[in-house]
Amino acid sequence: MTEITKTLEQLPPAIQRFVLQWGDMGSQWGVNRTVAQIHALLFISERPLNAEQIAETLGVARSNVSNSLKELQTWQIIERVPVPGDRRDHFTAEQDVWEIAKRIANIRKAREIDPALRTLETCLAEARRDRRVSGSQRKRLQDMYDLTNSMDRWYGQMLNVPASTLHRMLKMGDRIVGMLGLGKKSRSGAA
Amino acid sequence: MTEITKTLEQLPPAIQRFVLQWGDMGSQWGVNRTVAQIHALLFISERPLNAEQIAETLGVARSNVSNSLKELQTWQIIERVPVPGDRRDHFTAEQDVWEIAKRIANIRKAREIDPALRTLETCLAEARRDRRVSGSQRKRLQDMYDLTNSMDRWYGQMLNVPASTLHRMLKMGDRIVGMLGLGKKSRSGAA
DNA sequence: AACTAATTTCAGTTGTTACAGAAATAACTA
DNA sequence: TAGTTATTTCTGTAACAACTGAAATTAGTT
Repeated sequence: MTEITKTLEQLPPAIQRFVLQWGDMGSQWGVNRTVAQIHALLFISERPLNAEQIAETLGVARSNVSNSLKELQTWQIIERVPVPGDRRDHFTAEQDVWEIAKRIANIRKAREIDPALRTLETCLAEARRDRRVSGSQRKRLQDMYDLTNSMDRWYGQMLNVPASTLHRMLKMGDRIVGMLGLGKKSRSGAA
Repeated sequence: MTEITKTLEQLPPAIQRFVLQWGDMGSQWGVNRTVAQIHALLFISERPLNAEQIAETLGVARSNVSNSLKELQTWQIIERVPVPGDRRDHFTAEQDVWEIAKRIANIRKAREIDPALRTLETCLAEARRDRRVSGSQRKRLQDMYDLTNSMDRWYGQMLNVPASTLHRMLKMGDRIVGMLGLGKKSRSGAA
């Protein structure tokens, strides 16, 4: 079996740039750079890749790839696929970008928003029992809770919508805010 | 002048918890913990605080507070306010949570989404000129670009809507997706 | 069962970011 | 102006996360 393992520099510049920049993007977003790069590589790759190919292409340690793949699998945006006549695990990335976005958003909701909500609920409950907390402070806690709650529900809605609907919604883009804004007051340029 | 500087433990538990957890939240979100804590403290505080009060309350170094305040100011979610008869700088946080969310979202858009868009544009342009990039790869790059672009525009819309409208939109919460989903196909439980 | 290939776990290293404390600067007062 | 207080900048340290290479484990083959 002839291993045609490419190093990153041998790939077309467009692909190279995509992989590298995606990694950078990720790290700005709080996602580990290697993890993001591997995801980009699998996303753009024509065929499933095995761990060693990934390691060589990106120039990182095998073990690093192993851990990163595990993380990507928990996010459910990559998948193990069997390649006939090859014992090694091969991986592909989800190809539907709307699905990818949903899955990532799902995780962020669970990890960031939901716990914040629980905490704010606790704060509010404590605040109600505590005379030292002023009315205006309670109001501010409540406001913060309401905002977080709205976002949480909104997120949740998005995530359980089928990809086709989400797709359509995003395509509407600009018009969405207009549609919603017109209802009551505010003549502020929602034309 | 009697400095009534409280340490964090002396504050009501609800406030304590809020400040601490907000810091934690922030750090999960990619925001420096101290920065987030200071913001929470100023947000919930009844009156403007000066740097030293903040440092003592949170138990961090004066210099750390100085830098964090500077960062919060660039985000435009805190403000210097003069306190009559006191030379020291005092600070207050924006009280409108919708404003806070908008400003933060604005920054994230500028820092994370916009550059990604530029990069994807470059990738696409390069890909078109390069025969080694297959049709399906071009499509995937295009899909990713479209998604990012939609999000960018959507974000942009939100950010330039007045707080009152945003408030109303968020309050609609659940119904939003329903409104938009009904249009064409998909009978999937959008009841 | 013994051997080989693939993958995962682990321990130590490197690099990065947050931070404290000191030194420097700026703003005010007498 | 000198003296005082507030603030910022700078430098070294500590904490943390990412990463590598080696060792251990698991799966597959003969």
